Amino acid sequence: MKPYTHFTKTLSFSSKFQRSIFTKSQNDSTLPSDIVNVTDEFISIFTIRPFSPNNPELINLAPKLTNKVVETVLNNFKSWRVAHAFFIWASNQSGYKHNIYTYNAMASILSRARQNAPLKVLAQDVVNSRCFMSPGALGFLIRCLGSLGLVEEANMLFDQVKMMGLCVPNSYSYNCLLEAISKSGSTDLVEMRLKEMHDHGWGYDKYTLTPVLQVYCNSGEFEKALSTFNEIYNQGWVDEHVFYILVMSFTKWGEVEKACELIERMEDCNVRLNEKTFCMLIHGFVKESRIDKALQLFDKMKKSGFAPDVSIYDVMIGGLCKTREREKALQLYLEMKESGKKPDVGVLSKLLSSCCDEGELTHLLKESWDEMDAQTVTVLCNSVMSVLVNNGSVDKAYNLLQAMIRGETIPNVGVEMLFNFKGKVFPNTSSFSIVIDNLLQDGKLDLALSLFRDMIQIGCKQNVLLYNNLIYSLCNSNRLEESYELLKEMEQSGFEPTHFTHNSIFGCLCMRQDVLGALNLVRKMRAHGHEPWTKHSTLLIKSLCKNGKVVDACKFLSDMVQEGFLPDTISYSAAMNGLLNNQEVDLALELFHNICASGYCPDVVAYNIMIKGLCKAQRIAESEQLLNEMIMKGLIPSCGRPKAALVHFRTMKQEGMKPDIFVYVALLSAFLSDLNPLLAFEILKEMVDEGNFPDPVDKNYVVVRDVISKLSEDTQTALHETLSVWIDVPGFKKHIFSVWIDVPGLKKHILLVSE
DNA sequence: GTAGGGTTAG
Repeated sequence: MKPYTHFTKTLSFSSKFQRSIFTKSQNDSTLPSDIVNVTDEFISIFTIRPFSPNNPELINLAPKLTNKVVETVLNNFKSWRVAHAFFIWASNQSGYKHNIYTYNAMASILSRARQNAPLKVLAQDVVNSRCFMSPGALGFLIRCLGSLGLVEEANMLFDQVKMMGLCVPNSYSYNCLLEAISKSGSTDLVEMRLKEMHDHGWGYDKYTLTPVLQVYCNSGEFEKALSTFNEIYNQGWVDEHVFYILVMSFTKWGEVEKACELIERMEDCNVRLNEKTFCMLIHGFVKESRIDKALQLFDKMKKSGFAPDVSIYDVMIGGLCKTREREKALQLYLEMKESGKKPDVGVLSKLLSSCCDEGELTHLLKESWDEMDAQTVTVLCNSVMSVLVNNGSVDKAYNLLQAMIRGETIPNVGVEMLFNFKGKVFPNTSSFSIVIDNLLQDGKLDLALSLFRDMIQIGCKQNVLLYNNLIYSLCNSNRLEESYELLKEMEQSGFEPTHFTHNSIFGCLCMRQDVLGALNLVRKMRAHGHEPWTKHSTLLIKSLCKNGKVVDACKFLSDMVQEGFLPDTISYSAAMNGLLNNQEVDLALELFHNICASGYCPDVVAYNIMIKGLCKAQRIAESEQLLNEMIMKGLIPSCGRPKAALVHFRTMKQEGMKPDIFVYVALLSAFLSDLNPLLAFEILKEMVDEGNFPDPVDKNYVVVRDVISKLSEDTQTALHETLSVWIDVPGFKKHIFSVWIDVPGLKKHILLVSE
């Protein structure tokens, strides 16, 4: 293949695309010897520095410039800068004019070097110099532009050369253009060019429809993507790349089932999955917690002759550790080692973090002890501390950290071998975070604070999260002054407080009913663009009202409006309720009407509050009027219809949404008070199965705990044990609850165990 | 890596 003709050859697209435009020309052994001499001289002059246009040798050589010489010389430079300098120099020589092959040679070099600016200029030069080109050469240049994302330039070039009669684009040129546009995600433009192509009488082929599929996938136009795929499929044009595009999109959209169906279809038409597709799918499935599917694919991948690399092992092992399938994770770990792949620190720390006991920890550490550097040991120490902390041994983790700080050995942790490592193991920020965060959760605030001070001592970098967590805990302990000090220190150290930092303090001020302090902070928050959380404002209003300070509560609400933070219906409801409880019925009504006039739509709860208050004040007529108003507005008296809620809940899950703990707890309590323990149990089981369980500090924890004990006492859910399912709920440390349930056809026994 | 707030019995 001659270097100056290879552009006209039809290039194959898709996976071969990168290779084909970036492949360097063949060597010049096929060129006549005089040309070889000239090119060699140019190359040596331009690579010898400093380059000077006045170089007499160069001036002598200039008349020998031809397009063939320039193209060959360009493809022999190692640096795009030198190539560009030569290209520009050549452009300025009298008697010489670039042709499309020299332009394209330069374009290819610039595109490979990702040099957008000079490539843009080059594309414009091609047009300005009225350079003729074949449809293939146009396609080549378009693809260079497309690979740098210069879609607008590609479109402009295409139209200009067509209009000026420099080229009559054919279907290949159109395919190149479609490929370039598809990267931008502009479906409109793709559809427009497709129509244009059709109007010119050009037919479609695989390389036309592949970018069309790509653009629909990129822009999430599911239906259109599918119909394009079907067209490709029906024409028998499906290849690995087409499947790759669609499978990747399904995976990205979380449609793992559809991706699986597609794989089966793919196998039916004898198209193999390529390595890239395998890797991507495995990542996608693990991300969606579909370890079963990921494992299947992993096996298939190996059977297809692809050797998984460390990153695939890493993601598989990580996924298995997450779903607590330690046996399988360890199996893969061994397989990995046997196949000669060295488990890296990522794999090791995932395995370590999922260890259940310290014996296992030590075993794993011993196995992988050789050739570890200091940083690796620190990361592993951190994993060990995570295990200790998750097992409830914060004290041991604390001791380990202290030993790291002092460079000592501590025999009682069971991981003393860590300290037989070549000397000191330095703790990093994450070492401190693991221990400090857990001390805070355990209420050991002062110990956490002293560790935080140690961090400064040994010069370990602090971070926003640590500051936030400490400030949050101080605020929760009503240690407001210290939290202000920490905030000051945080700002002085160059850390920008987040809305969480400010809201922690705002919460504390609200808890203290410090209205002035709260308003002052709100002003500061406004300057930072931080929104105060309504739960705090509402709490303040409630407590003020409870103490008879209804006027202050209303003043606070209007001050918040002044500061630009409009309270929501919930805060207003709290205030109305407070006014009513303090016999300020008229003020409550006034507030109610005011907020309606300001465009708020009071909800059922707000109406309930007012209706109840008016009834209590013997103002029955007004109360009935409000009730009618409420029904007129279509508001149904309250959300005791858990079965209707369950329908929404099911839809929600089908749509792929993950209900959070509040939704579960709402359903649980509703079914229980609706005397439907069977459904309550079903929801409980689902909740636990999905790893959703409230933290002991969460107020939902108490609700769930009560639900469980009620279920265990209920006669409908009495003991009929045929099948035992053990669910170990993390955080369920101090209580033992047993639940037995007899669901027709599904007999289960759940035992929530303590540690 | 931070929403979860307001009513309702006795």
